[in-house]
Amino acid sequence: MSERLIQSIERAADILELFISTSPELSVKEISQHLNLSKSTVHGIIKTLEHRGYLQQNPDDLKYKLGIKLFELGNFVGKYLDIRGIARPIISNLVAELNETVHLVTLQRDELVYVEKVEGPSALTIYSHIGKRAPFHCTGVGKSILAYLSEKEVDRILSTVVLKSFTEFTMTDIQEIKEHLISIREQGFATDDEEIELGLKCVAAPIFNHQGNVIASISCAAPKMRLDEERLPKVIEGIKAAALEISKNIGYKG
Amino acid sequence: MSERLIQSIERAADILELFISTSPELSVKEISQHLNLSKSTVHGIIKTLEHRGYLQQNPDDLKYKLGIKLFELGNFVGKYLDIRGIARPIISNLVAELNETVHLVTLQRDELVYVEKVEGPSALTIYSHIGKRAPFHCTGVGKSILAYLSEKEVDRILSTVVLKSFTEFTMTDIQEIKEHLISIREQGFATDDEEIELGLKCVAAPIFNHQGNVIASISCAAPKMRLDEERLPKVIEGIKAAALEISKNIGYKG
DNA sequence: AACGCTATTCGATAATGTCGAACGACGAAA
DNA sequence: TTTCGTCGTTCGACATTATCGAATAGCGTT
Repeated sequence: MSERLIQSIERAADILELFISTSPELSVKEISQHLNLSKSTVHGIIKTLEHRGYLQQNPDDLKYKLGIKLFELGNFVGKYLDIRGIARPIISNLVAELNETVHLVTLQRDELVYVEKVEGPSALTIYSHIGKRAPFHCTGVGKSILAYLSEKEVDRILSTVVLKSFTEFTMTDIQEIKEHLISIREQGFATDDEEIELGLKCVAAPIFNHQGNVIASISCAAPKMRLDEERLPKVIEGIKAAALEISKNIGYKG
Repeated sequence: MSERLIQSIERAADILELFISTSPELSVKEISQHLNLSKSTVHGIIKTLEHRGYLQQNPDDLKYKLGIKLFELGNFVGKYLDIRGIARPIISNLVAELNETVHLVTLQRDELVYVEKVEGPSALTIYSHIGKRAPFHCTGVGKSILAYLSEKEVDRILSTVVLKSFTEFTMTDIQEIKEHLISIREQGFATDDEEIELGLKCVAAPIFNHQGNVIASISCAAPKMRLDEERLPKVIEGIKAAALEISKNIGYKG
């Protein structure tokens, strides 16, 4: 891999992403401290980004925040995330049928990205938002995708992330997770039973492209008590059927 | 105004924005031709952007497209567009009441940006999408905002844009537009009567912030025939009431 | 009025981005 | 198979230019 990367662009990217990882509003000083750059360097980069609409300055406290140009670019990307347009109506139908929130997550550059979320009528709000990354080891979507990757890919992904423990049910042992993936593959779906948040249960199924590779996953998330013996089979069937339908619409010959 | 802008960042921005203005997929050669830069220069910038997830390369034809990182940043910006969260439920109610599509547009750096769109049940799809820019002179949202800006600001904005003529009803004379703004201010709402597209009619009303400055506008868009003498007053009242409610929720003391 | 804080400007210097040319990979045409 | 042409990528030399530290300006508080 060549390494002829342009510093100032990387620094600009560092600054933009700093707003996501720290705070939506930052001062020049805060940025320069976080990135170990001089204030004047940061100032130059910031003014360039502001000039282009990637940042904007609050006239009151002189702090900066991400600009409207990023909103425009981001929505343009969302428009051309083809799987999204295909999946949306199918997901909407599923939400109407199950009365629970459904998420669509795609695998992009070894990361899981939420790209669609249709909320059910219940007031339960899950910690998720479009554009955010999801962990692999403690979500239904993550595990359902891992289950259909090659062992090499699973090893690569799991070795680069920290297997953070969210609840007492979170699996943090790579070997344990890998064994778990076998049963997921046999079932054709994955569950998350309070592994990322107490009281939250998810059912997820993988989505495949025309080459048969897993590229995404949808999941139904609900309070554990609502996914009981009676409703669970119905939810599993619904999620599996919807995932298959999306896969087929993308070109999967299953 | 200082002019100490960083070239490579501006070039990176040029490249990103080129995807919006030309095509969602571009090759190195196409980019270098559009921007009058050498292939190697473009290549260096592109590889840096790709490394950070702002671009991604299609392995088949080696062309590049905008990357998922922009999707993430854009959605983060959308989350903190506070007016959006406040307006959304009010707009949804209005759509349910009017059965027509409603747009929310904000004024950002002298540009009109669509930030929310709730479609009515009718199949009519209007040429608009979130993140896109709207013209000032031939839309209800544009004119309703201009009507509440100072004459200085109106002059500045109208002098920097081209008053493109979309239909035979488009106003392209600055003086005519400025006189028209007076009556809009008297009425408290603006209409667009086939000024941007034949058969399309809009009713729009301005939204004010806590300082009483106009910052946004909502509009109801429908086929002209559906906004007849009978329904028009109802739509006008609905739009005006919703705009006022949003303004008050933002902090406007009207 | 003086202080502390931060954003902003400025000038010198060294770092680094840019260009043209060459290479390599691929597909089409002969 | 060979040849040609195209395009993405790499490389080295040079001059542009981004960077830093110091100085300035602007603001609010003591």
